[in-house]
Amino acid sequence: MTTRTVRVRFAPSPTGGLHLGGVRTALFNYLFAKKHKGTFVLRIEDTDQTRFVAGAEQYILDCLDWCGILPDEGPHVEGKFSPYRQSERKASYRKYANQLVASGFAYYAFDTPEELGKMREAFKSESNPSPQYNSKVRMQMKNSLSLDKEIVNELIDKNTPYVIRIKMPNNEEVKLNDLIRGEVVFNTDQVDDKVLLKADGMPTYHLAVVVDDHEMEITHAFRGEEWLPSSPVHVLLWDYLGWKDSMPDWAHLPLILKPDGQGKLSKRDGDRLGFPVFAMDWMDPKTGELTKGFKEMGFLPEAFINMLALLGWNDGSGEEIFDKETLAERFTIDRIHKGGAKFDFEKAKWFNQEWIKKSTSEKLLPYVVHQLTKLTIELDEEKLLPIITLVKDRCQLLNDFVPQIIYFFKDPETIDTASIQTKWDENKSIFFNDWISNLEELTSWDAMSIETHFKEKATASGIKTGELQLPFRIMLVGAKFGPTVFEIAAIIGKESTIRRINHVLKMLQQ
RNA sequence: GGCCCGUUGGUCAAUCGGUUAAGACGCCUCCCUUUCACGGAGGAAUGAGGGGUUCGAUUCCCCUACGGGCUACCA
Repeated sequence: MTTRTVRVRFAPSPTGGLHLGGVRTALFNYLFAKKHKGTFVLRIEDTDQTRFVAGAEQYILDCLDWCGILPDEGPHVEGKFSPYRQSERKASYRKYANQLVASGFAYYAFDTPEELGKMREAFKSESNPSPQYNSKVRMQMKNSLSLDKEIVNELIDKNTPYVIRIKMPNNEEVKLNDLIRGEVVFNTDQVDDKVLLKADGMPTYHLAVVVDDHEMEITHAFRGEEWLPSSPVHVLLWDYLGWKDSMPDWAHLPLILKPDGQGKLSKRDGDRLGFPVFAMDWMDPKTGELTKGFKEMGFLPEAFINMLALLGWNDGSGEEIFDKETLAERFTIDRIHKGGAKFDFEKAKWFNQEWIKKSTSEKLLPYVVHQLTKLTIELDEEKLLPIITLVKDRCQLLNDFVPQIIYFFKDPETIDTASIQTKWDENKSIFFNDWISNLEELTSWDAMSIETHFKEKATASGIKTGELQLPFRIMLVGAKFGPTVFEIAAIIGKESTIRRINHVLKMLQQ
């Protein structure tokens, strides 16, 4: 089985924003495929017509594209295994569902939702709060196992809605060799007769995942741990359909948990704690509600996938900053954790900061320009490159570039005079007035010359240069942050420097 | 309730029977810098509990506790 060419799939449901856990699943698929020179497939699991959301499929593609992990096959690249949307593969599922009925592994069930509800009510007890449709009750329900053949035929002839359910065997052990967890054993009595084909003719996940993984020749199936309890159904189906020998190896990924409390991370947690959960901004077409994404929050895609890869996996080296290629080289399933990991937004930001520091200013330029275009300022892109070099160590998110850069192009709007006022005196006022009126002495306007000149004058005036640098910074930047003042002065130019000094000098006189 | 999975500092985590139990994030102290960062040097902080197995258990087994997942004609 493992000698087959690796084919993996990411199979999201197009129902809304792409959750970080989904991206991680996609990423692990991608890395595994790259490592083994295999194929990464995107399959759209849109079998629930009631949950269809317009634009969600394109959005998923956009997210994967942004992350740089676009699949080799999928609805965006038609190929040998087209179509890749389950809604377009309907015929196939019905065929296999019928085959299962014919071979006695599945049956028709005519119970209405109301009847199902009644059954659950009737069998509900303290010791069994959620009764299942299983071997214990199925003979009391309306299905092709409990009903006479003629009645079944009659019901079908009269177009009575029905579903097809798998007939779970009695008291059998189903073993699954999970690549992450090892052997997991289930007793078939514990799992119910899952619906395989719904009344609307669409398959449920259980049937679709098996049929498609088979037809698309998937060799390794990654999915979240929440699927583990239903995996015996899938294993049985692979067997019943006669495909047992080509069943993919399963790998159930640990969940990504809330930072506080417990449970898996949800969109609500992000809203509540102020961080994104989706890869990119998601606008719900029905409600118009916008949910923030990592991209728009100022993350570099490299940092985002780097962070995700290290959530539940590590290569044991202690290194943490990896590019996509290195990740693909080092990725192995046996180093994926079993336990869930709580998401830590602080650490996520740290990854982004590392990637910003690591990136060249040229690479950062388009991102920064994008941030800056949100502002209405005159941009001189030529000037931008050296500025980025100067400030990038101070940015954790791409959005941080805005406050770090804006004062290079625009006089500060607010001046933090409070932090210099207490130590301000007439001598300092005189110094700055003298200094700006003597600036023509400066033949070249560069950081070094400005600094030298500034310090000479300071020494001459008898004031420690250190005591003058903070006021100078406040004058140019408006607050206590940013690179060396002299670099700032050099870039904004002599005129702006003088104008900003005069402006603050006036404020201080009042 | 039942079934399944899991459990090393606040968080991510290394260790694959013998270590002073790595490293990272965050936090704290100091240095650099009279800004903010970056960088550097330190610090506090961890094996859920109980039984075994073993000369020796964080590591292997069992029980308990705790956490999570599933228990839909949703995925």
